[in-house]
Amino acid sequence: MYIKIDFESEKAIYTQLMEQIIEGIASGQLRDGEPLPSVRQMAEDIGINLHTVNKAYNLLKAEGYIKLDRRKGAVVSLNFHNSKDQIKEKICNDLKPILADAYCKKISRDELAELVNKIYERFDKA
Amino acid sequence: MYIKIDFESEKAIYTQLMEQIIEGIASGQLRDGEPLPSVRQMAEDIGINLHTVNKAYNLLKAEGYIKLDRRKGAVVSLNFHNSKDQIKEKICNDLKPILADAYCKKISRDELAELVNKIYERFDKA
Amino acid sequence: MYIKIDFESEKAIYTQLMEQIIEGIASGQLRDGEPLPSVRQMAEDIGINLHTVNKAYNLLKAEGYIKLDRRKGAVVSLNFHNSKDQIKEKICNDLKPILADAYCKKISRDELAELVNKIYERFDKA
Amino acid sequence: MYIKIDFESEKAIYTQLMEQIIEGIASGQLRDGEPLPSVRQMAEDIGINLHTVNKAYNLLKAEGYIKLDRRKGAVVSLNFHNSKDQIKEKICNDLKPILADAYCKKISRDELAELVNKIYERFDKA
DNA sequence: GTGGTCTAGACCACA
DNA sequence: GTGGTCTAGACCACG
Repeated sequence: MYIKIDFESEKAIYTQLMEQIIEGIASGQLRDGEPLPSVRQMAEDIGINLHTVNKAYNLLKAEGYIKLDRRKGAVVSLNFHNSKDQIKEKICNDLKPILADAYCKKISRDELAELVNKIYERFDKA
Repeated sequence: MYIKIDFESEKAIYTQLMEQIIEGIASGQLRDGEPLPSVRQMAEDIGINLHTVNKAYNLLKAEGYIKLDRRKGAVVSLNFHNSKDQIKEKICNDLKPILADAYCKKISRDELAELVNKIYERFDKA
Repeated sequence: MYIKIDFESEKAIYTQLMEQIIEGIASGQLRDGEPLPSVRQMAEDIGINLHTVNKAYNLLKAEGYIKLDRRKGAVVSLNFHNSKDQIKEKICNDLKPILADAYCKKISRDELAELVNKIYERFDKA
Repeated sequence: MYIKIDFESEKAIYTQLMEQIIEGIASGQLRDGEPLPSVRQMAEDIGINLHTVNKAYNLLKAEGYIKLDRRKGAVVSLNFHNSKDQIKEKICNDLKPILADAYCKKISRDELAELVNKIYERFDKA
């Protein structure tokens, strides 16, 4: 899968990397059990520092997205620790500021639902 | 309106402040034309430095949420600069990583819609 | 002549007032020898503080635009102190940052000349 | 490129810094893609506080003159957000008070055009 | 009183 | 090393 880092973004590179891997999983480009490039390989591919890739991988592991194996490297392995309610609460908190912004800018509930659906569809198709 | 800063949060204080003011506007607690506390007052109220409040206010101004009147200090004043399409695109980008995360964690489209609606309802009520 | 203050402007109110009076003179709405409203009257008319009008009038006097007379109040009275070269140098310095900005933003020399002429025409007509 | 701050000037230091960087770009001393000194370096070079440099850099970024690359620091990168008409309108507004002043001081249209051309020529040569 | 500017020094996240 | 954040305290311009 292609990773594309925006070096001018406000977002930290390791965050961008994490998000793109998660999106890769959501969209079916990366499947459970599938190996990720080694830290070294990934760093070289996208032209960033080893440490940065390492940090992203470790955080993904902590969140339950991947396993890190000394021999096999990083492997997608979905294994989340939290209850559905905890997950929902986190999502709610993440969503709130974005929706407040959208609401102030007169994005209607329907327009928003459309945006959400558009994104979700891309994931579902896979 | 009450502002509550979480000093343990990852989020920068000025970001939390901005988000809460935006949520205050969305939820109708702050109305267009209503004055905000002065930077000094707000800083004292929530126990942070006035420069931090200043940064939040200036960013809110740049985004079109408030204006800084020479005589009256900060006043809520909604005046956004971007087209609806630009706004939607930004929201989409903000939403994507959160939805990807939700999708991986098996939050169904309906569950998500419910969360979104719950948040929007709180705004609409006001 | 009408004075219109923008209270949200970056520019200080007294500066706006000065500039509009100067523009009024340039455009012929205010002629040499013509009286200006009293400090009190002007302040009331445009809804600002006495001190602010006072500051503008005093600066206009210092620059040679008006005379202040205890009995007759403020009167337009053009009487500049500097040599043409000094004046030109000042204009040059004021112009430089604006033109640098324009140049970077790909405003051609012709486009710029057009803007300058458009402004000057309004003055000349009077 | 050399930066020269006038500590006696009315103009804020960060404004002077911004203007000189913009003039540097206009005059070809700074080219698109070229790196700027780090905030600390620049601050040290010109003997001011790094926060002041920071403010200038952030404003330049907001105006589309530079970008702040996570890896390389500040880099000249011209990318303006406004339409040509918006740009022209802003220039017009900036120009108006200066031209009014010039007109009152009997600077003819030709003399003014000469001044403008002199400045523009310096940019064009580069 | 207000916000704006500048300085100083500290700590952190990132790469 | 970089920029980002936060705090602190000072002074100024404005109204």
